[in-house]
Amino acid sequence: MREVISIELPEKILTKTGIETLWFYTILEKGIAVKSGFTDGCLEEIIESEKAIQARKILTDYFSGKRTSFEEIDFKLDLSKFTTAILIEVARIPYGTVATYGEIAARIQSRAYRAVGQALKRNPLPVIIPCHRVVGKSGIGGYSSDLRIKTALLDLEGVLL
DNA sequence: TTGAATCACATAT
DNA sequence: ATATGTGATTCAA
Repeated sequence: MREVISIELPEKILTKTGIETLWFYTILEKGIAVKSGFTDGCLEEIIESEKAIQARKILTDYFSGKRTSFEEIDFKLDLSKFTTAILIEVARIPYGTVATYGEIAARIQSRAYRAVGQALKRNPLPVIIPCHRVVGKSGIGGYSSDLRIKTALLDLEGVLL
């Protein structure tokens, strides 16, 4: 069963982004998150399982600053070994903290810091896998959705660069 | 600031 | 199958 969750971001975050309306969506298959992202319009929702209802609450709470972890949301990755390893590592970065591209590479015993950025670009689960917590050694780095969103998420988590 | 290093991937041949 | 180009980088002149 495929379910779709769609959440309109609260005013608080939108103000920081300067974007007028922004929705975050997540797609679950059998209660497991397989895809997420941002859109400028609401997606038609299909929510039936307990897991999806729970995920919806967790994400809504996160965006309003009431929740700091996504432990309960299971996810599945279907990517290369390297990319998967990087994303798993990124999923471990605690709320409100950041790591650099170089540090993430090192945690995988690799020096492919530039390839880390490539792996993050392929992240199918933004927010749930918090690639916004990976920044450059000097400077914020990039964000494939929209850099303003990365800034807003870090701001929400109270991170100062 | 510039240039070299570094490596997974996508794309082209 | 092999070659080339491209980064959401980093470090040292």
